[in-house]
Amino acid sequence: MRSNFQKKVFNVVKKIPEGKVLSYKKVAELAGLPLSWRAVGNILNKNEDKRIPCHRVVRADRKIGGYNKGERIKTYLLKKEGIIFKNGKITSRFTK
DNA sequence: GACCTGACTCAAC
DNA sequence: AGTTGAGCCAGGT
Repeated sequence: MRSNFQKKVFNVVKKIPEGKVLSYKKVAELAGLPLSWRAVGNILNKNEDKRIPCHRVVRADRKIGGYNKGERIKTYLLKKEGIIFKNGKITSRFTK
């Protein structure tokens, strides 16, 4: 279901540049619904959006979070973009 | 209404 | 000090 909320979230995530990583909460804020960050996790994790770098969205505590295709792929893609992972935790500058 | 996911807080090791 | 788990809350599908 493409709700207005999803549309906003997708739009924000699509704008995330390579090597940049945001938290689900931050995405919700940029989408204009700072209180709906929980929903952001649901949408990004369940929907496989090829054009949506949902792998660049991680948890605010710097952990991977979830991924439709697998957490391993998510970590791999992020590392390729310059994001360093340590024990499943991100060690890079990202807008919390 | 149920289930799922993430953020925040606190406690314990 | 750093890591981990559990519980609580909010919203969407």
